[in-house]
This record gives sequence, structure tokens and C-alpha cells, in this order.
Amino acid sequence: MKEYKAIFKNIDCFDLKQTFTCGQCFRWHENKDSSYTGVIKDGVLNVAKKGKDVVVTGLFDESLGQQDFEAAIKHYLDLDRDYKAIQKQLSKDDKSLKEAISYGEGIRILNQDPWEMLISFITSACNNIPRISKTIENISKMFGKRVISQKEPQNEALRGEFYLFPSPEELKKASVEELRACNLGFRDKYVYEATRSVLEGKLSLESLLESEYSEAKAELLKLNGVGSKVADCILLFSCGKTEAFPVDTWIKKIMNELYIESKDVKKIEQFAHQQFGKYGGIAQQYLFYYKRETS
DNA sequence: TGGCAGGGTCATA
DNA sequence: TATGACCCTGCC
Repeated sequence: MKEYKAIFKNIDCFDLKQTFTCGQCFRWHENKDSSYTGVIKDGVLNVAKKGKDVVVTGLFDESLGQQDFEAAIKHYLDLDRDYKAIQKQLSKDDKSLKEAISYGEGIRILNQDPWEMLISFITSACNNIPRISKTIENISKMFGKRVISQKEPQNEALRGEFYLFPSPEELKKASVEELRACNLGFRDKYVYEATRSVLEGKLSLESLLESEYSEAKAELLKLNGVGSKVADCILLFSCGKTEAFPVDTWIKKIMNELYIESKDVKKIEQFAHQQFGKYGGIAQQYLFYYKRETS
């Protein structure tokens, strides 16, 4: 592994705390200097802000090259999207959403790895966030590759022990009992089955990226342990489906308060698609963050 | 210290 | 359409 560095100048609508703690990711933590470090698909990243500039260092394979590193980071942090314009569009004629947006205007939706999101959000069912993070860390330690750099990284935040999330091939080696030992609880068999579905081609992660939202969601719903909410999280956080609107307990509460009185998740989803359209998922993140932080 | 809820899903009635 | 079971922390 080699240390890379890139600086992205004058970035609007990007707050590290909001982005990394709004619930879309589980492997990021804050450092003493307020930068954030996290393990992503093929390496480790450290992200810091200097004014409006975003400074990113990372440990990735030597063969990656500087250009590809920069392109990968841009995509991962969703830096090419015009969030100002989306916020403007969502705020129009919607006072409640406008307030939520002003509270979390620095949230960006990360483009994470679909495979990792699949397993992570299966793990999230009826679970709490500290435990979800721990379980994913356990799985990575047990079955993923250790990140080893030739030289000690210059950036202190990249020193230490990191493990990549295991590939489907690597996770296939895990028995149900070993998965249970990672603290998955009753979700062990879901993870076991999902791994095999991916390896056997019953679920194609590549085609999730290409297909339309409803088609991709229908594919995910075929898996045991993947319901509507989990499917929407995977599609929003790793497949670029900004219309996906995950309805969890928090969103249920705030939607009932602000927009529509209903216990029926399907009704809330339908309402959200009508109300927020193509950027429902981004609206969902503002509402979720606002509700969770102010409750 | 004990008891319960926690970013859901699935099976059953 | 509603209810309970499912693991097992973390937190009050």
C-alpha cells in the first residue's frame, strides 16, 4: 500500500461530522484534529477540511495511480453533485424540509461499496449503531485483508491496524457459527445466504448499479433478511439511487409529524416519492439527521 | 443491577 | 393488518 494525497478546492455543502455521522456509514471515526478516518472498499482514507478545501490522504495499492485515486475519492464523497441546487429545489414551498436542510446542509451521500452495504444493512436490523459498527469490524478482522503499508504513513491518522471489508469470496469461508461469533446474532444466516446468492450470481451487484430503482429494489427484496428499508439503504448509499427513501422508526415519526399520519410504511414511501421525487433519499437524510439530533 | 429497546424482517393468524 | 420471535449489547 502506498500513501496518496489530494486536495479538492472550494467545496460547498460538505461537513465531515454531518456526512460521517448521519447514519449512512459504519466505519468512520473522528480524530483529535477533527479529521475523519475510515476504511473503504480497497483502502484507508483520512479526510480533513481546511476552510472550504477538502484534504484527503489514503493508503491504496501502488498500482492505482494518482489520477485514479482522485477520481475514486471524488466519486466516493459525491463531490461532483450540486447539492446547493438540490437543496434549493427541495426547500421550495416546504418550510419543514427547509429547516431540516439548514440544520444538516453539509451532508453528502457517500457512494459506498454495494456488497459492503448489503451486509452492513442486513446487520442493522433491530440493532443499535455501536453494535453494528463492532460487528462489521469483527467481520473485517476475521475475514478481510490487513492493510499493510511499505513505509510508515506520514499522516498519523493512517497509522495503526486496519482491515478491509472481506470480498464475497473471502466471506464465503465463514460458517454460520463463525458469523454468529462475529456478533451477528440471528442475522448470521441472512449474511451466510446473501454471500452465496452473490457468488452464485442470483444477485448481481453490478446490475443494481445499472438498473432502474424499482427493478433494483425488487432484486434485493428477493434476499432473506432484506426488506424495504434495508433495500432502500443499499440503493441510496451505494447504487446512486437518490430516489430511494428508507423508512425507519425515526423517519416514520417525523413523517407523521410533518406530512402524513399513517402507520403504513408503504403509504409513507409512496407519499415521499410523490413529494420529493428524484431526490427523496437526500431529503430523507436531512430529515433523519434533523430528527435524530434534535430529539 | 435489571430490564428493555434498538436504523427490521419474516412467519403466522 | 397485527403480533411475536429472533440475538445480544448498550444504556437508562
